[in-house]
Amino acid sequence: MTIYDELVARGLIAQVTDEEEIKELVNSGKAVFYIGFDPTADSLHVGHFMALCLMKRLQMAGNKPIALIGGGTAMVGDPSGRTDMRQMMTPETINHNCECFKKQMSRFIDFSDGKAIMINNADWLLGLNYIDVLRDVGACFSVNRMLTAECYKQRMEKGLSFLEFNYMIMQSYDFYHLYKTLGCNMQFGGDDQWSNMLGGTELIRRKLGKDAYAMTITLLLNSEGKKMGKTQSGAVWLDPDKTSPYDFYQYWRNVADADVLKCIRMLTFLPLEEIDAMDSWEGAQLNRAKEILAFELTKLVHGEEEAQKAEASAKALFASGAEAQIPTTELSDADFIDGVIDIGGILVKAGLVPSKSEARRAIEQGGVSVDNEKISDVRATFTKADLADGKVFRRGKKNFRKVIAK
RNA sequence: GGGGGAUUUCCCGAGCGGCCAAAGGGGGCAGACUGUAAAUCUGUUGUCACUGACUUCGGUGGUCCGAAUCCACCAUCCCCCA
Repeated sequence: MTIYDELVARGLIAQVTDEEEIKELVNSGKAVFYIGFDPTADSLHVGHFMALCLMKRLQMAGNKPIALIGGGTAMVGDPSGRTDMRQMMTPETINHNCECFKKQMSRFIDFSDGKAIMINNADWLLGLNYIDVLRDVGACFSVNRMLTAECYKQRMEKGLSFLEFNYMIMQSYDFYHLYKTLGCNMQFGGDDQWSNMLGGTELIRRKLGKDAYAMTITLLLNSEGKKMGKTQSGAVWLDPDKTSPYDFYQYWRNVADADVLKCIRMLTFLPLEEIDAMDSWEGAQLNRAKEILAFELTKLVHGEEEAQKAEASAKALFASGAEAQIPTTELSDADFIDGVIDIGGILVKAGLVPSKSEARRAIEQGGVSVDNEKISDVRATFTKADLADGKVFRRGKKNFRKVIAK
């Protein structure tokens, strides 16, 4: 099976400019492609992960990837898919984020011996002269056309600043620049980037009279049409300090039935035949598929060892409640008042609830247990001796924390 | 530059000068049912020293016994005209 067919089979391709040409380039390993990542946070998240996987797949097929870090474009801010303006980031923050991105990316993509290139568009964008740009590329863009672009639609109601309006031009300029300097003939990106990417191919055609191609990756949506990789508390990060391997594992372990196979197909490197075999699974068997998904992804992101730990913890906790590797909170003497600490205080300390009021509610509703014994007394207290060996506190079904007194 | 409108708790959105910690919906959380799923039903959803107290309704002052509700100024956003 060719690499292109595999991408199609995995459901990764959303839109392409010229299917035949792209198929040919990619399958023969002649593509020099780039994917841009704007450093809007200090860690990559699941959305980026998909792009990195695609990069890896294509690299394995002999193509040459360019990872573009958007240190320059981040100064402008992409309005795509947003209903309000992004908060402007300071150059310091952007720089810091760029460094974080670099570190994380190197773990997924092989940059040795020029097998892949990492580059920052700040290198050429920041030095541009306004008038020169206007004359050079500004003349190639039609405002009338730009305004009809999908990425600005949502903003036509709420308002779109001129700063953000220029984002498409910056991104187009990147493609143009990479085409000229590195022979980059293809751009990949999230499906929300489609119009920005077309801007680039168009610019190259107008300025150089050459064809360049663009392809977008299907956005990973759950069955409710929401972007996956988001929780109410924010994104699912790849940085273990921001999203622990255990939480990362749990996120995938808990996806809805309807989404499991799609996730496995799109995100893992398991052979397609194996995945196809799972297609007929249903009911409780799907639970097995979720374990596979969670394990595989945790392995890819955090390494096999962490994946095994996370899986072992999850199994122990959910199956029997036996001792397992779970996050631990240590209490110091200062946490005890008159030698005791109340249940609410512990739950807050352990991060299981955000406030004592919420702790109270959780207890009143029968959602809290200690070492698998339900707590019903809101005023229950514990002495230092009680916690000397540690106890497992649990809120709801899925939140555990071991608390131990030092 | 001129005129009009808006700003409420996580989000949307009601809100009479006292009965407002503030309707309703969404979302979240917990419980039942399950398969660590979905759907459904129930409860809950500012904080704390919790039958009470305290802090919230863009900001700052003011009127009043009493203000999310009235007044003044400031800030931000939207719309119309130029």
